[in-house]
Amino acid sequence: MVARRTDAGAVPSRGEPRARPVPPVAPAPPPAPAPVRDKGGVRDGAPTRERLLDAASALFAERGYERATVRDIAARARVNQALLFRHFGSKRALFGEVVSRDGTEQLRSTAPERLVETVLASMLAPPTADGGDTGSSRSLETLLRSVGAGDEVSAAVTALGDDYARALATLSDADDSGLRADLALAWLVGIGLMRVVVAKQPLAGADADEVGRLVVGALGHLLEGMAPHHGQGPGHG
Amino acid sequence: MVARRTDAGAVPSRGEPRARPVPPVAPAPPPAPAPVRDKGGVRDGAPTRERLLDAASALFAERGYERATVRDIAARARVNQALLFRHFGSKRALFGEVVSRDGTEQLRSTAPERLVETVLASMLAPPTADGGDTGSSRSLETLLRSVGAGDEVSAAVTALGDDYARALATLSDADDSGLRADLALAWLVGIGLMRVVVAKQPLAGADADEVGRLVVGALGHLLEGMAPHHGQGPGHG
DNA sequence: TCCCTGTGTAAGCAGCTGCTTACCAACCTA
DNA sequence: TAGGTTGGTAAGCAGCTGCTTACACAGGGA
Repeated sequence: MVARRTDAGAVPSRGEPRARPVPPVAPAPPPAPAPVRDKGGVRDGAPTRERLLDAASALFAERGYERATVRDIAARARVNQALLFRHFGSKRALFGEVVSRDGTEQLRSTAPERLVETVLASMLAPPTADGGDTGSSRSLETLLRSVGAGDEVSAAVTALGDDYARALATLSDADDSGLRADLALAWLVGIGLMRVVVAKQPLAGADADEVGRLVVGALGHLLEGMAPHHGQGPGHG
Repeated sequence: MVARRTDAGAVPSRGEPRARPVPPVAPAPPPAPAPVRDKGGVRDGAPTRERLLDAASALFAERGYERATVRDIAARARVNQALLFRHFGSKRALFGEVVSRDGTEQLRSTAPERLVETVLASMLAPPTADGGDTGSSRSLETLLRSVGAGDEVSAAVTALGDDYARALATLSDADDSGLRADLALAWLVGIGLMRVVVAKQPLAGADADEVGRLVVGALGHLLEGMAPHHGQGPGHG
């Protein structure tokens, strides 16, 4: 913990750039810190990088981009925060890697005609209370909590949204299938927002199956290629 | 070599303030403090309070709660920032007053059966490029950009959402009319988010009438009491 | 004249933010 | 043994944040 501005007696003036004291020599007492990493393991930074990605994924989903600080991410990963910048360069770059890693996972593993109910199910699922997380289901939550965080973040949101909308657009033969897909995606995003972020009742406490039935039913007229709702049971082969 | 951030770009900015804030007004008031209060009028702090509310309303809508700083709000109102705290106590209290002031205006002036298309129309309307704004459509934008800003802000979002959902719930006789209203509201919010905040294409550039037709058509199965879409023309009696 | 009250102002506090720097320790090769 | 590369660490820096404080000034009543 740093304790700067303790009581040095010299109060820096507000509008003037500080003269940058720059200590001539750094004593640097070697306290011999205990290396907490794997004993006997080979030298490898990959696990550290992986843990940073996992911690960032969880924290971005929980708090959004701005409220997830690099200090908290590093602490969650049990990694020195300077390593975060060595591995990823900046917080924004880390965010980009997280989004591109988790974001397309759900998309790649789900057929378009089941995308709506799959996304709904993962968003409506209980948040698993523990730190343990599925990872893929939280990509949308990450984006939800990060809206309005800045242009660069909005770009990542837009990119992922484009991927989802493209998949949904294949479900309609209409001339304006792109717009219809955007509207379907907007509904998913709105439901996630009201449920996860705002926790609006009765939506937040509603049964996931019932929500899925209502949404898929109403969307059936927008995206005629969508499969009917199947609840939690296995799909037909 | 790991990404060591050796790029000698012209961006020495530390921290991550904003994407180039660009002070909206004069960064340093000239030696002429210019007492802007009423010339010849009696001593009164009400106009100052009013200007603070207006500036806060505009900035909260443009940037959301967290990115709208008290310094920027005070500067926009051409008021010393200490007066902001004298009048409202805290930034959060100011946010609450702004939301309650122009939050329910649209709700009170619209019949429930036309609420969906009215909200859609105001959200899909061109943002008027200038600083000038209609006010009613701004409250939703404020809330959209402020999601994930904190529990206190979420409470304000929830309160306003409850009002809208209650109005929408009167449109259905179903047993789960509350849930159906929440889903309809979620769609409106999602569309606003994708259009105003994310600017997702083709939704952001779509014709308001076409969007209204698609949404009202699909929602007709959720809220059977909703009036059919009428475009920009006047409603039936 | 004096005090009291209320408006407006400049300066600053304490704490946070993303990011950098200087160093140490472990491994690999020569 | 010497040198280089790389993973890991502590201690900052500069700038921002919401908010506070001390003070100047203008009225109104006594």
